Amino acid sequence: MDERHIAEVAKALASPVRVRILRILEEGERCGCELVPLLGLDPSVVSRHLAVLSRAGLVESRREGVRILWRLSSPEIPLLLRCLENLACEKEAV
Amino acid sequence: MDERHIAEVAKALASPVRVRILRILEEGERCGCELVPLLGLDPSVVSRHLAVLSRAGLVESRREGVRILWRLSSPEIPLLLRCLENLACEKEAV
DNA sequence: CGCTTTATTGCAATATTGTGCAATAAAGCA
DNA sequence: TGCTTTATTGCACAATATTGCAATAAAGCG
Repeated sequence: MDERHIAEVAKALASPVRVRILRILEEGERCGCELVPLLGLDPSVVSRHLAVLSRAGLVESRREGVRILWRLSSPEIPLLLRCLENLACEKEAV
Repeated sequence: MDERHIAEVAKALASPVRVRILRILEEGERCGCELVPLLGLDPSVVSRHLAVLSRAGLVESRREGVRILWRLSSPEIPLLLRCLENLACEKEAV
């Protein structure tokens, strides 16, 4: 498997904002307009972060009226987050 | 746990070169001068990538004479790589 | 010491990323 | 249709990352 594809996925996780988004979506579907106040960022910025996550295949969306609801695209994503958290923890411990 | 720390670790994985390095180190300890021809990059570049991985807590080193041997710093790292590979795969499949 | 090998750092050029404002689009409702 | 809400895109600016060359450092050997 190509390292570039793997790095693509990792790159999507390489931003505190996007990690935060994934963690919020672990709790369930959210629309962009709910994320905006939680993240304290301009709607355009949130939209772009979601686009990055979507291009990496980590989130999916569906429209509901004027809103677009976002969700994790795979049950493996929480696993990946736990993995990263563990390693970040080990590092902290040092 | 702070999203910044998690993103730090992910950022270290967000480069094809560094993913490649981790995969090579999965097979066992290697010194920088072994990695250079495998990666086809300038020694200075390899050194900097190793420094990034080290700062993220993903690799550790020990000196042996004039060489510095690098190894994965945790058995969880292969797990993390498999996780990322799976997600990269799922995305490819789409 | 001088020489070789390996690794790191200073520097500059280039590329990529993150951000916010403004403009635009897409859906629903009166 | 016009208005509101939500989302996206164009643009510019600032910050970061990646790379390679050159210089320097660190270790061992004759």
